[in-house]
Amino acid sequence: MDKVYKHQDIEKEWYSLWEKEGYFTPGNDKTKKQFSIILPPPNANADLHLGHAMYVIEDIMIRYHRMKGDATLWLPGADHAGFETQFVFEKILQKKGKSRFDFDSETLYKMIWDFVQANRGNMENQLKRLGFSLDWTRQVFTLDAKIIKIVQQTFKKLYDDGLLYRSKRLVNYCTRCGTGFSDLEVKYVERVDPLYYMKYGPFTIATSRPETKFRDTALAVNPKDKRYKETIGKTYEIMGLLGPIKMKVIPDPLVDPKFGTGIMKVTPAHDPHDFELGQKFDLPATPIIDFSGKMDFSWFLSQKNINPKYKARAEKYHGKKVLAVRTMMVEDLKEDDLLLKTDENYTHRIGTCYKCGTVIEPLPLPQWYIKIRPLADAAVKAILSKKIKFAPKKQEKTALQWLNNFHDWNISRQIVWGIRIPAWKCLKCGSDEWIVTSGEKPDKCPNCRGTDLEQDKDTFDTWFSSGQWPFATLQVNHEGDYEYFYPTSVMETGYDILPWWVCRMIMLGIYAVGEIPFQTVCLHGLVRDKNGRKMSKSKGNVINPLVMADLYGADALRFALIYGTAFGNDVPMSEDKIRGMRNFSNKLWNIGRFIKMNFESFQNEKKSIDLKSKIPEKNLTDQNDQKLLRDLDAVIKNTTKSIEEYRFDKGAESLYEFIWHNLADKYIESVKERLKNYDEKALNVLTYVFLTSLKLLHPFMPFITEEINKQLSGKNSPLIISTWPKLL
RNA sequence: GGACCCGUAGCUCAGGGGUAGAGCGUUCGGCUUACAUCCGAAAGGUCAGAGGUUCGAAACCUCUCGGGUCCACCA
Repeated sequence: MDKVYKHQDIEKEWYSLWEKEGYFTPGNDKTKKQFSIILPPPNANADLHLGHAMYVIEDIMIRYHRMKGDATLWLPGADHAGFETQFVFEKILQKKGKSRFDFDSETLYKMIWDFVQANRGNMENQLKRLGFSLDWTRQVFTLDAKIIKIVQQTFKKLYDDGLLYRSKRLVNYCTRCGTGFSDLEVKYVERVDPLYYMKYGPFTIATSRPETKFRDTALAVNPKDKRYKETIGKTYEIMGLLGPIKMKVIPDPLVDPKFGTGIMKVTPAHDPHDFELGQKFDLPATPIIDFSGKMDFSWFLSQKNINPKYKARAEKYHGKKVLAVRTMMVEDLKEDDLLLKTDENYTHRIGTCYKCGTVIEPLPLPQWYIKIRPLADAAVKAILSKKIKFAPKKQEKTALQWLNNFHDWNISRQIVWGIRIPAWKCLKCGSDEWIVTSGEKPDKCPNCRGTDLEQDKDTFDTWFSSGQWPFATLQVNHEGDYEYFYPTSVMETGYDILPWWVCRMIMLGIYAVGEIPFQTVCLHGLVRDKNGRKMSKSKGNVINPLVMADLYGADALRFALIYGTAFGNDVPMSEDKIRGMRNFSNKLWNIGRFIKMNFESFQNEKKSIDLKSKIPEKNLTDQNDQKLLRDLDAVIKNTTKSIEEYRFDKGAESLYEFIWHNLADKYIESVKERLKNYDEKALNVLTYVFLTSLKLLHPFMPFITEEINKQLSGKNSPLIISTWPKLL
């Protein structure tokens, strides 16, 4: 054996061998117990980051079950990551001085497709570099034709079942990104903004958004508020910046009498709560802000005989951005003596685009919504009945909290990079009816038989398609995969995408195929820097997993991610820690060298010794031998239990402690004299215990364990297909 | 306004009713032919605070303080 373990070459060689021999592909023996995990698909076009390296948890489970003899499948995939990828691509366009508006949607789609294809393969090679034993013969892409078909079929099923509706409700709209979002994509941030107290006819109202007042349609008060009791139902004339308007006072129990003056202006087109009030009281929801975030006063300016003062104002405001108009308005309010006071320190939470930070404008736009309650309720039932379990247990509560609070899900996105929504409208008869199919273009309009049909321009929310990933990936794969491997055994991912992805998979899995997608949800913590801060380029604290794998070995990186943090908690990571685990690799290597050295010296003395993992005799007399074997049993038990109970950190610690401090520091030191005297029993025990430890360690550190095992036991078959150790 | 998590050695974290643990760091001593990517030894903690349950609490319960995360239609 070389004096130094050369991880770079050895790791690559072993991966090729495993893959070439087909060890990642489960056999056809349907009598075996199945164990399956669908890999959370990384972005097809992006490099892996340290968070992806947490897939090591899945690899541990997969390798363990494979060694236990189960039919084990770990299915890889790549995600087109709709909005994320389009966002990245737009930045590239921006650098070239272009924007998405310079291209029609088909051209843009094609350009992004080419961009993604050009970057395909990086992510796959990186997953291989880290040793993940994925079955590459089954790899799937979220934009594969067969996947698209399944996603569209689910859409049709929802439509046919009456669980889908198109509604011109207020959508969370980012005027910079040019698309609507679901509630989850809105990031609320705390901000200090001025709260303006305005004279409003006989009342005073408080608002942080004076610019929407031009589309106020009513005033609302709490019906229990004695101050305003008499006003309910009455109409008042209110002097505004563009002249007088008439407004009715309506009751609304949600108005907080303690906020501001206890009276609220109602703007259905720009506030979700006001929108609902508008529905209830039949108020018009006409926007004054357009989809580019600019103020639109054309409705006012198109009137005849406008007072010149108001006309000048409207012209000044028209076409300007919201914030600019707000500033102008404040001045004009002062001029008209309508601004009573301003609270400059008003703290509130405001919705922003999670991607670009632009303030989200609630705007009326027709979108497809899923009636979520029936789906969510079924998911809740599956969890409460323990058909789906959670590790760590505490995440179950979080999942239930989410599922119980989900509102209807907007799945329309105004972006091109995604699966087109299979819904058409007839241009001939102009019917409001949508023609929904499972993908194919309809021949003609069922009403007028017209053939001039136009497809909805929107695409699906990425999470709508990835929410169907577990059954979709199996249905489009090898014959019989779905029947055999669905429901999958475990879904393992970061807890941060529990609501976005895991909950959606549960809902859509149960809905679309009538069966839960996985039996256990296993959620790991987020990888952070050594001070517990999030890793980000701007903070300069990013650790690149591939660089670490090259420097210290993929095994060291893998072990560092598992060791020392209770599973499910955030994982603080530092190069020091990875280096420490590289030292453990080195320790393993040297134990191997020590055994091999002794083996050779035994041979030189013509002592017969079977180096292979011969089980030591039962009646050992040496106390050190006895103790070591007892300890080994405990480690077998601990490691097995830790994997079964999703406490991988405990298994890692118990192996580390045993191999380094019991086997190497104590046992080897104590046995050196005996080995010098060619004590075969001693070498036998040492070898047996070490080789067994390597098997236990193999799921955690697959490369080095394979290499040492090969060096010590000659032509023995690889550890990846060896049998998981049992108690003596 | 709710919900959850965390506060244990200088740092990062395990532990979890019965003489306080690991990794890294620090100090001292060792190149003992497997390993200096190492070995041996040591220093270092009234386990955030208060009260309660108990023969016994760092652990269980309650509250307080401090830190973090998530949810909610506060205009």
